[in-house]
Amino acid sequence: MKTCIVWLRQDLRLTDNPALYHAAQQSDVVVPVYIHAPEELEPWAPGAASRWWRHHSLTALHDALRARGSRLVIRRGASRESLQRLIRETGAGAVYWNHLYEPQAARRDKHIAAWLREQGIEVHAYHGNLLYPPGSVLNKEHKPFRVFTPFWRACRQQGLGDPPLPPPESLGECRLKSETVEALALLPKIAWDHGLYTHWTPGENAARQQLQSFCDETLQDYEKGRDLPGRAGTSRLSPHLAFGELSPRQGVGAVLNSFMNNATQGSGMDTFLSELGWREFAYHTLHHFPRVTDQPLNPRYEAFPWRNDQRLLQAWQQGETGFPIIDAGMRQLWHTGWMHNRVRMIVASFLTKNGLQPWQTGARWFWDTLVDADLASNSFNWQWVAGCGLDAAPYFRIFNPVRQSERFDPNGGYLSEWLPELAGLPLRWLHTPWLAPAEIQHTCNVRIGVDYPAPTLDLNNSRKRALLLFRRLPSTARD
DNA sequence: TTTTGAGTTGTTCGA
DNA sequence: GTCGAACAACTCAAA
Repeated sequence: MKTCIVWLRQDLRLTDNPALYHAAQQSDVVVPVYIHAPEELEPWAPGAASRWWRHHSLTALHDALRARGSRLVIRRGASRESLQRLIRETGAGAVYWNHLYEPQAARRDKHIAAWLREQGIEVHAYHGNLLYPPGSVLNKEHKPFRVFTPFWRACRQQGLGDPPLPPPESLGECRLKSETVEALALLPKIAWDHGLYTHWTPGENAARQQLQSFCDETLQDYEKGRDLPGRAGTSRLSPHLAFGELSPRQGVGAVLNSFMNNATQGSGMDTFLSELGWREFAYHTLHHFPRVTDQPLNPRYEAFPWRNDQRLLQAWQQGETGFPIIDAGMRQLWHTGWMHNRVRMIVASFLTKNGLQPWQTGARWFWDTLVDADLASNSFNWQWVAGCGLDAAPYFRIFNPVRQSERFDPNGGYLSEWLPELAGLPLRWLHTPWLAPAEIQHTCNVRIGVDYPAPTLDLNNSRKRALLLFRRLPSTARD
């Protein structure tokens, strides 16, 4: 009897899971293991919203394994020692996993792999969570791409890869001792998670259903629809991808299918594929430049005079800035653990450019509050907005929250949904309530400074201030 | 080899 | 009302 261990981490799925698939092919008994050791990931241990998701995703995975006569073995404590104990208990001769790319996890895995091999244990690692292995897409100088379009072109030239793998056929029986998911204490102690339950269903089955309904209903108009926060025009797949309940290959497979069946135009498909491309670009960047999580990639920005304004930061976090589109987004985030992509750009531009707060502060808040918190994408995108990242927004690109609100939420549906206190205000004043005349404020019961906060800063002045400071950045020799 | 042009997501100002 | 220019500096590939 050949026994092996599959160490599951950010790949909480049975379908298209190369580690699980190959383990099952090559062994009689597969022991699926989840080891809880968040301290090994510091300073980027998972935040509160993603702990909530993980609790439910682990539960779903456990149920799915039970249905196949197996189970998920959950352990707590240092990964290496836990694996050592499991190997002793099972007599396993091999450990399988899918690669992680976060610097702390990657370093840990490398040590553990070396240590296991020293013990005579086989190690098999796969790139199951990406379309292209980091390091495999380089420019002609054999350096990482710094611009998205040539990066993605180079990826597409390699093709879209193999179709997804089926779930494993047989895993064998597993009777090992296991902790319960509850024992990991991932759920919040204060019940703030009501909105998460009403907006999300974690787990592989829900992920696959979401992918299907996205292809059937949303993909057709994705190119335009994804920009309107008041409409369900995005895929809403991000948390499923972040936890590996779904692989990017499954995403590719599904949209290609939809296209082949003439249910979708090429533009919707290409737009979605390039969104997956940005995800790849972020992971490749994290692999090549692990400092992206904390340090600006453009060294000029090391000297930038960010401010530290606790009052502004708190107003931003709580959705009390006085700018409806910002406040709607920040409350959507707090309430549901997710924010529409366009609104993420608007609130990030507001914090870093109008507010001059360091992008790391915003990234940290997102890390704690997003159910789709993903270190590669989060770090990459915050740097992109702040202007210090790869292929970044130029310093003069400062989103005007009022213009954006008028353009992308013209009927105010998104604002009304998240800002009930503005419900009585006519559409004319909804994007700029502070400009409403006193008598309108009075009759509509939207008194600025009483029912809804006054603007926390002056858009025009703060924009000019930012332009001045960013333009003045000293140029330094390139690294 | 050198040059040229394009490059996710914007705003404002003046003609 | 619409339109183009200005707001930098750099990366990468094609000509």
